[in-house]
Amino acid sequence: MDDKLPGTLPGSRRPGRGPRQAQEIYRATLELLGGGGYDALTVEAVAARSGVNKTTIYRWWPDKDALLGAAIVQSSLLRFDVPDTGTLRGDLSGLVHRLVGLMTGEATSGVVVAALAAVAGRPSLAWLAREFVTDRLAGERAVFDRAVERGELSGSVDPALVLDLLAGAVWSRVMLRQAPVPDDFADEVVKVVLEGCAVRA
Amino acid sequence: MDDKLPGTLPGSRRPGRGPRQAQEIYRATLELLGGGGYDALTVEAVAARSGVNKTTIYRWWPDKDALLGAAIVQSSLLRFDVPDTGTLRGDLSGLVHRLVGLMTGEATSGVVVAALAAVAGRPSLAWLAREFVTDRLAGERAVFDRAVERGELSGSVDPALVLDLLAGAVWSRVMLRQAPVPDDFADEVVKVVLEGCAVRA
Amino acid sequence: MDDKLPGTLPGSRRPGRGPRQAQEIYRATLELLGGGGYDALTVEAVAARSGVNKTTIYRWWPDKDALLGAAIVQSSLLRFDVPDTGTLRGDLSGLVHRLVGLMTGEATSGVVVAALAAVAGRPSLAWLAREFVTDRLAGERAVFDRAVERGELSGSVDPALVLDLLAGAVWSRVMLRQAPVPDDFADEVVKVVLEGCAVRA
Amino acid sequence: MDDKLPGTLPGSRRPGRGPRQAQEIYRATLELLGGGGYDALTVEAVAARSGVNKTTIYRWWPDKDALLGAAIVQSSLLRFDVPDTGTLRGDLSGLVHRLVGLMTGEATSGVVVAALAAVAGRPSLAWLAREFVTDRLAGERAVFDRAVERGELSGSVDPALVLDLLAGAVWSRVMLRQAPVPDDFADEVVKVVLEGCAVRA
DNA sequence: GGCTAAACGAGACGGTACGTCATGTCTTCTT
DNA sequence: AAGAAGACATGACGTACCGTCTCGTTTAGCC
Repeated sequence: MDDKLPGTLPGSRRPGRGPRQAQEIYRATLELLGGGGYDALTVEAVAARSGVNKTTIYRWWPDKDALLGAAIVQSSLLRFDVPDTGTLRGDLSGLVHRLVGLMTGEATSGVVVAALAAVAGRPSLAWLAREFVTDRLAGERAVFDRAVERGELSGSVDPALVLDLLAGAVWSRVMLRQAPVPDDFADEVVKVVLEGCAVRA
Repeated sequence: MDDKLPGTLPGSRRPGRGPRQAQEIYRATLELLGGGGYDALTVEAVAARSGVNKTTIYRWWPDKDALLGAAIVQSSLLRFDVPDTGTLRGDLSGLVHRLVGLMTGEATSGVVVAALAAVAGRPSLAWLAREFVTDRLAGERAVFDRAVERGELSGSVDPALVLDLLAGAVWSRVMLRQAPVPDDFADEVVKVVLEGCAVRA
Repeated sequence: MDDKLPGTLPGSRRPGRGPRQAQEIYRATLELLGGGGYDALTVEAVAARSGVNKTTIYRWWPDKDALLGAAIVQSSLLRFDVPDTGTLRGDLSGLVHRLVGLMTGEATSGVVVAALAAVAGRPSLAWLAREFVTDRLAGERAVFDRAVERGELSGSVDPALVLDLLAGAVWSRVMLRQAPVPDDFADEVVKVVLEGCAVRA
Repeated sequence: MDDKLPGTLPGSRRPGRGPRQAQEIYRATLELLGGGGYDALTVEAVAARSGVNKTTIYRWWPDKDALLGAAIVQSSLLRFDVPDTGTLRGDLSGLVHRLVGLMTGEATSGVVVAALAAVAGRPSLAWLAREFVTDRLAGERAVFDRAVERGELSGSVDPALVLDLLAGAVWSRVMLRQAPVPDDFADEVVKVVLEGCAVRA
């Protein structure tokens, strides 16, 4: 997915927007975000760590939030495939598992948690949240369509509601309550939601 | 609940900790937080707006986050009664309604959303989230106990899981996706979760 | 005097040194200098105003001062003919008049004052001052020679001293003290100096 | 003359305006100005050299020129006594000598020349030039009054004109032409000007 | 009613980061 | 191959807050 980013292609030259060292800058940005949260993410530190001058960063992104947004979008951290396990329960369980993994995994939790927090509180980053979740929703819709075809689910169930419940539960547990997440958390959550939906049908 | 706070009691004098103008400071803190988010919350602005010297603030709270934490704790914004409608569904629906109201109401959304975002991303405020939700959980436990007594719910259901699902769904809808919240959102969400739980019983 | 400058000759191509748009660049340089003093004279503004790329400027002049020096040298602003009125007093009075005119005239004062100030303080432009005044001195020497021939002046008088007195008086009045220059200033100054010299003879 | 400056009085506390380390700051300012001219005078360098934080400087002076102005005013460099030798010629000769000394002396020329150049070109410092010369003029007026009393000078001679001639000649020689100043320069200049004035009487 | 100690106002200070601007160099891309 | 375009490192600008510190000055509670 990074194929078109500046500085990555040996043959082509700067096909997109961004400084030559864009990759270094993104990396530094996410490292700092992960390391100390939004407050530790300073443009000067990004510049120092990425070996680029501060003005170069300001040349390409109007402010810190724009840089953060670009770094998150470009990163593959917040993107993941839609699973297709053959059952809705399996698909959703996989989704929840991945969410939990992102938010608690050693390598990812720093960035992901900080990014979510930053995005939630900052109007200038709100588009990011919307975009990411809209993406997710679109991708996940296929899962629900398949489930309806299979007869696992009534067509009247709103996929958005289901995803709000599942993703929100992970957020509440991990970020809000900072409680441990048991191994069967994903299965439990999915079971409750799906059976709640099924009964309605 | 404010009975012990400085400056509020007519008869007694400063029985607790805090500056004389604590109320003014808290008010200013939350106004600024609500007005422009965490970034607009500066100690200097709090001092100016509350008519207190900056030094006084630092005398009582070690840093900005401590002040914010105290302001949130002291405020009644994030506290609400546990409803007792006679049915679990009614109780939980009321809870979700209040959450939605807090996060979308004109007077409260600014502060509440900003506070949640700030708390989520800042380790120095993490205790706040834990404490508040723990409080909630404790209060809400009575609701679940009554429901089990009434036979509405199996005793094996984990109240924390239910609350994660409900609160998380509101958060996802309002803060993450920033999508509109339909009038029947609370009922829908509670229905799915409760029926999902009931089936298990 | 501009005949040999690049970009001015229709037939020939770049007969001298300098970019094709040299005239535009010089014009922009002096406009900016006159408009806002040395501080407002930036290479970027010159480039923008003259429609040339910054790089082009740096290709031809090593730095800002070199550009300024070239612009001043090329300009006819600081060059003026040696008057020949038939009397030394008339010649010198004409000279002082012109100096005053340059330093106070609406069209010229901006550039001239800024140029003099810049030159005075900057070693990299010192050659300019020396050159211009040396030029003047050489040109003016004829005036003094004629005066000696006419018996108006003792041969022992140092023309340089006379010019220091006259030019310096204008500078002190206009640039240093920023005092108004009365109409008879030139005559007064010349009278004092010449009579002071005559007495010595 | 520094008695009232901040940080200098042992007993009293901050009687005037200015930071505690004002003296250090002024010193650093003039050192930098003398060392590398106006361009080398940066607020950051002043801060570093004076051991003060940059913000402290900006707290007290709105910009670089204000600092420079204050440093020059405070310094005793540009102040000197009015001589009283008993004769006008002696007094003026002493004045010219001191001017030459200031502009060429090893310890002072850097600062004085740079200050004069900076002042001449910068409207924001123009008041300085006016003030200093006005001061001088006022002080020197006594010299002229005495000379008129002694019958050395006609009362109709304008002291300002005389000082313009004398000071201007020094400036022209030293700063503009950067020519060597012979030992008898002061005497020569004064002789010409005074005899030129005397003749008129 | 005066004394003492806590609390406060006032504000200078060192420090970090902000976002901007200009310098002069260097690397591309174009022609 | 030359020259225009413009990205770049560098460094200073002037601003905003941070959190610390030192002083005097209230203010309250107790003799």
